[in-house]
Amino acid sequence: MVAADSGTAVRNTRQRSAVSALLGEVEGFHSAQDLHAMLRSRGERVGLTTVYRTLQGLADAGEIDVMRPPGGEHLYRRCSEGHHHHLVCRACGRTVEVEGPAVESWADRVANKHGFSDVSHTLEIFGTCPECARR
Amino acid sequence: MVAADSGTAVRNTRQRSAVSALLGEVEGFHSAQDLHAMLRSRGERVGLTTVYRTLQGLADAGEIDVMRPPGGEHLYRRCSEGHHHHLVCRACGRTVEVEGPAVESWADRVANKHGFSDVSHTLEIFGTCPECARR
DNA sequence: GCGTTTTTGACAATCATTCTCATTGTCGCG
DNA sequence: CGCGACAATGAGAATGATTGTCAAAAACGC
Repeated sequence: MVAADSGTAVRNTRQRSAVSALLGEVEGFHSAQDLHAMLRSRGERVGLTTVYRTLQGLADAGEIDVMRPPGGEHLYRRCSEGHHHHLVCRACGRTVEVEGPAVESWADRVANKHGFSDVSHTLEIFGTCPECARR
Repeated sequence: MVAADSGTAVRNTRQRSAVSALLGEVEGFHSAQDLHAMLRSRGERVGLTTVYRTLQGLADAGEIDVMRPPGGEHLYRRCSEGHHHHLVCRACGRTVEVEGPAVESWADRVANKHGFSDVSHTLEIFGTCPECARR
């Protein structure tokens, strides 16, 4: 687990490229099954298992973001350069991206104060959007 | 959903009391199955289904916190008066509770700016604790 | 007490994710 | 250029937490 990946050669395969490319084209978050369906509908022949594995690998490598909404499915998205969070409507699912530089540094500061290294964090804000609140 | 619960009488049962009492005694987060096992080992006769239902009800009522770690199991804890977040070690799972008043107000402010109401949020910080980093 | 209504709980069902393992595709090296 | 080692693939089974089902039991109002 902590082993420095000396010989861990990551091979370049058609499937891996397909997943990676797809993530580069789509907007927002999508579930693994979602992405798998998209690949199939565009003619790519990729197994669901492989999609899961590839996404896991990309997530471990820090190349994509993972969000775990209460709904149950994990959602993946290409990691944008700017780290930001989400404001999600509880009723309609509408998502607004928000940034909080202060939060970033606060999280790092707190983690370091406790001696933690290699820090990351997840932050989701839930609420009812204006449209849904009106009803 | 908005219906005034005119006749919705919540009944007081042995099982509900048991779960509630247990949550009042234990420290930290525990999974539903965990809590169920504790109840059984102390002689309480409660079904797993009922534990799940009760926890859901308590969570809906805002009386307990729910955390969804990457591991998969939902963890429940009696809601403390002060809202705070968690710093979790990726390797050993050690958890440190942290507070961030600034984050709370920032989240509310951002949500309100977008017209969202009834706001809540979740924030988890992940990292490697000093012990695990040493190895 | 009595009837009504909620609650319970054993078990089946669901469903995303992970595991298994034989097969296939890559890539380094001679 | 061809070989061999070994990672990667993928179909299906397995896992495992959570939710649904529904008949029987328990609570509560009167």
